[in-house]
Amino acid sequence: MEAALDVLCGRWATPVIRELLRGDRSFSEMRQALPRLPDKVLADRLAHLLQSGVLERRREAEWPPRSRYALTPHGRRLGPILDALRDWGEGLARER
Amino acid sequence: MEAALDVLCGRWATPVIRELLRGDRSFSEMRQALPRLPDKVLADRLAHLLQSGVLERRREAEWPPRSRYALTPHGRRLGPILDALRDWGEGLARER
DNA sequence: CTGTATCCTGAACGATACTG
DNA sequence: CAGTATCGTTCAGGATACAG
Repeated sequence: MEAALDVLCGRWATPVIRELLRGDRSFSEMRQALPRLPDKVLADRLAHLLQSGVLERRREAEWPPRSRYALTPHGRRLGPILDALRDWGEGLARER
Repeated sequence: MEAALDVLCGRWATPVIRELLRGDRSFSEMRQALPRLPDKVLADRLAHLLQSGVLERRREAEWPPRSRYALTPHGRRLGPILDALRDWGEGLARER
């Protein structure tokens, strides 16, 4: 439980994960998808999720350098859980 | 989604909710169940969950005064979601 | 018994500038 | 392109004491 909350509770964690659920992304593609998210915070969040085993990075040996971020199998299993949380939250908001 | 994370991401939110999933509790019963949780933080957390519509308080007109905390129907619907989060987190921990 | 009143601290968040 | 360096602010979490 701690581990799960540690992954999900960062300010930008779920937007980042939801974006990657749609497919692999490079750093700048993430930037474009989440324009309000500052570089440093994006880097922090990616590093944290990398270390948590939710996603992985592939550095490509080209110029200019590129990285690709992708969810691990475990990360992908968050999809249905995030959906359930979204639905639950909407129900909560509707009821009040 | 915001609403759901706002409920779950407080430091002691899930222990409190899990305890109430087992049944109604008074303030001091919560204290006994979660001895490491300081009074003020418990009060803060209960107030926050009350305001979020996850649980409700019934003050009883006796002496000494008693309060009973219980999950709302919506709060109870968190049960399966918390289970899913726990399972996911355990899978994550096991894999590393 | 059920909480409030104070006060403190660490860490997350974010803005800005800079580098390999 | 893909980040790091630095710095300032804010605020939840927590310790302690007290009150209705």
